[in-house]
Amino acid sequence: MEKALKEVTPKSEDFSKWYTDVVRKADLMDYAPVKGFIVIRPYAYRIWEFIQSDLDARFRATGHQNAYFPLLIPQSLLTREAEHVQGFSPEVAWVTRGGGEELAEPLAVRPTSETIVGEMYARWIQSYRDLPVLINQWSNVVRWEKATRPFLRTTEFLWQEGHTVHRTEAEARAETEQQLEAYRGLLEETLAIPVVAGVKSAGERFAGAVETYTLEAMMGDGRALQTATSHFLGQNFSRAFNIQFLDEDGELKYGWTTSWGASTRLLGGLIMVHGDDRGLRLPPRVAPIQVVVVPIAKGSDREAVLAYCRALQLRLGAHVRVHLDERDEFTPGYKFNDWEMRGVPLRLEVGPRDIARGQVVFARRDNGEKTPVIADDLPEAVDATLNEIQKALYAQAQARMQALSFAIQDYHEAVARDRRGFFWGNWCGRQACADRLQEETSMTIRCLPLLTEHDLQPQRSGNDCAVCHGPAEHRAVFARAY
RNA sequence: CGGGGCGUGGCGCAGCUUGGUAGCGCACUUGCUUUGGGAGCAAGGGGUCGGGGGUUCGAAUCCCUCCGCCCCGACCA
Repeated sequence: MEKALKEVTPKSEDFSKWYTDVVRKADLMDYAPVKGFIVIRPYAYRIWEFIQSDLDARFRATGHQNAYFPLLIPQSLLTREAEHVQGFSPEVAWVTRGGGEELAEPLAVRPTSETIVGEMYARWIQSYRDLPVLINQWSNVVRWEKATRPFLRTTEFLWQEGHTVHRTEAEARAETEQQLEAYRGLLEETLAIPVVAGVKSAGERFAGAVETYTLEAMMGDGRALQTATSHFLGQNFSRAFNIQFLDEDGELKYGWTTSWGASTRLLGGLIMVHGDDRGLRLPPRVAPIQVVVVPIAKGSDREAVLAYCRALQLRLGAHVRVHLDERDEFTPGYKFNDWEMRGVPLRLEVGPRDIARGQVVFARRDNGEKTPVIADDLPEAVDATLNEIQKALYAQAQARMQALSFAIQDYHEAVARDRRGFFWGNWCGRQACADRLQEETSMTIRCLPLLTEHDLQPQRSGNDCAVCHGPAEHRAVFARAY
């Protein structure tokens, strides 16, 4: 552990510094020449690919298809939905020159694609028989942010954005909720990140949406991260873009639309939820390398140990993503630290003593435990251990969220706890109270939680607003957010 | 965009107060010896001192200006 301190600022000392140390030391990203932009390096991009394939499978299972819409959006299109423009205009990047000439109409680099998608959907939809339209796209978007942080908020980021049109309000609302559950599946099952699902308050809602659903996750320092959102757009966009269809009853009607997205911000969340002072800790399901084999091969034993390890690699390769570290220029100790920094869930140590005893040593990244395992039991033992690690990481994250979730009567109780955590309180529903909370504490209303039986439900008594103590309409989660 | 901090080989830093042409650790290259928690010895390579301008015989060092990164706030996935 002392050695790890050389490389990475301890989480407890300075969480932000720890985060930037880890993303750099684990070769996840590098800063690009233009402010606010980063390069996503291969190791991090691989994790993103696992997230993509997980979501893609979930989307396909519910009838969605992928497509691709253009990067540039004419100004006239972007400005068609009033609330939407207002919300996004401060952060839109514009292209004003092309082919060496000033353009007749400025083109926006998409900050999101509702407008251009809406324009196209209006052309494609004539009849109720054309509905629903269930399309997703994987793309990059640009939002000119004032303060950026690697993965969490960059000027350009990668994401998926789903855009659907439905015949009825009920169907569109169901779609919105269904997609939120798809994200919950990704977060909890695959990324091992527990979340609080909820509805955004009016002030935090997506520009142009009727209702925004969100999944809020708790980071290692108790702050919240919005990991995915799903929007019920009502008929706001269909009216603005004239998405109409002739219904069975012969009447021309506006469609009901939704949109939903998750971005490379998830990589930041993954790091901040699971990482520790030794570096990254990756859940096996998204680990580019699930098992690393480190040979301990000295002198005359070298070739024999390496041959044994290569056979081991072949044997395990059919089950898991395994890497054999054959580098001769580093000692085993160096390799241990190196792979721990990169978050590889399980390390197998193999030396002459192990071979003689017919065993290999398992070293788990989640808890640091080392255990000898009989070589004959290997593929099964590896599978079982990876499953345990996946569960253990979730359990640890959930335990922290539980430990840092508090029921409060008054928002000063959150201040007394240094605003660290999720504070469950009542809210009168007035924006004035949300504003006052933010001004005084920099906490925001993360969501109005939707509770299911397996969610956290900190108990509280009374039913007055935690800010003004007037009659409360909602239960809300207050927290500082990234 | 406001407040604060920092920019010196790839990384982390010293040198700046009191100007004299750049140094340390790690990393890198080569060789030999090594290898169960960041190996040792030896010989090497690598720097427009963030950019521009100014003061000066002379600037990493003093002055002006711009840029970038980090932190804390305001705005957002």
